[in-house]
Amino acid sequence: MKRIGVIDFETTGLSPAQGDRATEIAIVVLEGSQVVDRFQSLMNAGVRISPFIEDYTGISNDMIRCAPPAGQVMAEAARFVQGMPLVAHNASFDQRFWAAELARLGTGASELPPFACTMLLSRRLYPQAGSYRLGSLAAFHALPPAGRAHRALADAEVTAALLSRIRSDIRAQFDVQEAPHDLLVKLQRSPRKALPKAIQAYFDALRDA
DNA sequence: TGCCAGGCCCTCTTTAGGGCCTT
Repeated sequence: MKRIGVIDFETTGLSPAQGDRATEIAIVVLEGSQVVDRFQSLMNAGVRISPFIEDYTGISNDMIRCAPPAGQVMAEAARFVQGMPLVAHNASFDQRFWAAELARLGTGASELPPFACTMLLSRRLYPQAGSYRLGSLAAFHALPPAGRAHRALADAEVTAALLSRIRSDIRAQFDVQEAPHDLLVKLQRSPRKALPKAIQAYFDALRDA
């Protein structure tokens, strides 16, 4: 069964283009709906964490001082997910930091795998949810707690549980056998009303291939 | 709890603006 990597970054801020850096990464590997592997590490990028972010994430400057260099951690993370499609909540954020941190290693953005996004998918599948924050969606679906919110592994675990729920609901709601990663990437760009047609087109193309 | 950005999405829109989501 195809493995999917669910990724979450903690960072010093919102924008790598403005100099923000990753402070922690976690990757939870799903095989079907089962978690089969995990990767987690703090990383030291040599930048100072603001008091607001220390409070928000619980990751302090003292913790980062003892952490391995960011380049070393990112190289290990890249090896860990090699060939796996990736998923994140509000994936455009994690995708930017993934690309920016790997670019510092000399790894080209052309190697960037397509990310599926549990926030975009949730907006389409759960119009009644109200809020699409990770914590709100976890409460909406009564997902099991995974530890302190805004730490990378806890958030990656919750995102993985949300992803499993999304794939299960797609299978049930649209009466299909599977909801593979490339279907998710297509659906997250489809208008909500066009989901049935997009799913039909996806499986028609698979059958005709 | 805020600011910084970027992308999505809705509407009192489309020659635009503002809220949401990520840290």
